[in-house]
Amino acid sequence: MIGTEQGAFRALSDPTRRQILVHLSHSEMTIAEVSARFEITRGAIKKHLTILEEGQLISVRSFGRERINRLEPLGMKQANDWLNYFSRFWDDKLNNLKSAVETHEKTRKHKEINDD
Amino acid sequence: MIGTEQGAFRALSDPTRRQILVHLSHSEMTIAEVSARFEITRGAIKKHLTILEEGQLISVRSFGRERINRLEPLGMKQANDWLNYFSRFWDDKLNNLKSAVETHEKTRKHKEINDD
DNA sequence: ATTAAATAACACCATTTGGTATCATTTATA
DNA sequence: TATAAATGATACCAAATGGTGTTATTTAAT
Repeated sequence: MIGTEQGAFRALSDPTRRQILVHLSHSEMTIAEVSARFEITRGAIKKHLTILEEGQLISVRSFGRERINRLEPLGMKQANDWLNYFSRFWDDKLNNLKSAVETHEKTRKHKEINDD
Repeated sequence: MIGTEQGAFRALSDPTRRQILVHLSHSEMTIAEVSARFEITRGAIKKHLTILEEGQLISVRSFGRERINRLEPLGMKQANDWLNYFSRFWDDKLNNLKSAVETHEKTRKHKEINDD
């Protein structure tokens, strides 16, 4: 579980940034086009886009004086892969989770907790 | 895309909290057991556990003077579901993403960008 | 009944975060 | 060329964050 997902999770933690990603899932946009969709200043949007780029959730390319922001799969995938490690906890909940609980009960009763 | 995932993503943004989740995926633990696995103080761990609980990534139950922390599927699933909306951007990358880019190129050329 | 263990609840601190406003730079366009 | 547009960069601010240390409370054990 040594991961490179920190940048992605950090970027995903802000609701404005997640909204930006949804907008960019419809079409790539310049900074001005993104900030037209929000009430906050362009400066704030630019900071959000920088953080999204650092998390490799978007990529940016220059086109004249414009910077075109586009969804980048890598960061998305890193975050998704990390979460998928836990998928057994919500898939087949009644089966896997229940048996896990029973195992823990027994473990606790016998005071043999030792995993890291 | 109106979501309740904010608490989960907020909780997931800190690497210590993500590590705690990995530990809890092996076995449920008391606060003392969790903090034994980290260098920081128990007080700091308690704060992290509170944030994880708020994000519904763990649940806490009392057992005598102990508080037993257990992985909670709901928050996990909320974050996963949100990310899955974007899965087409990393699944079949060469096909879907490429055609999306081409669509956007045309849109840009014609200056008809209008989605929100 | 005392004492120790597990946790809760604070107050406090330094740093980060999300935002603003302002000014500079680069690139199109009249 | 002069001007407008798009962005970059910086300084600044209030609030949130991640951490500490200390004290109080509840529960278990001698």
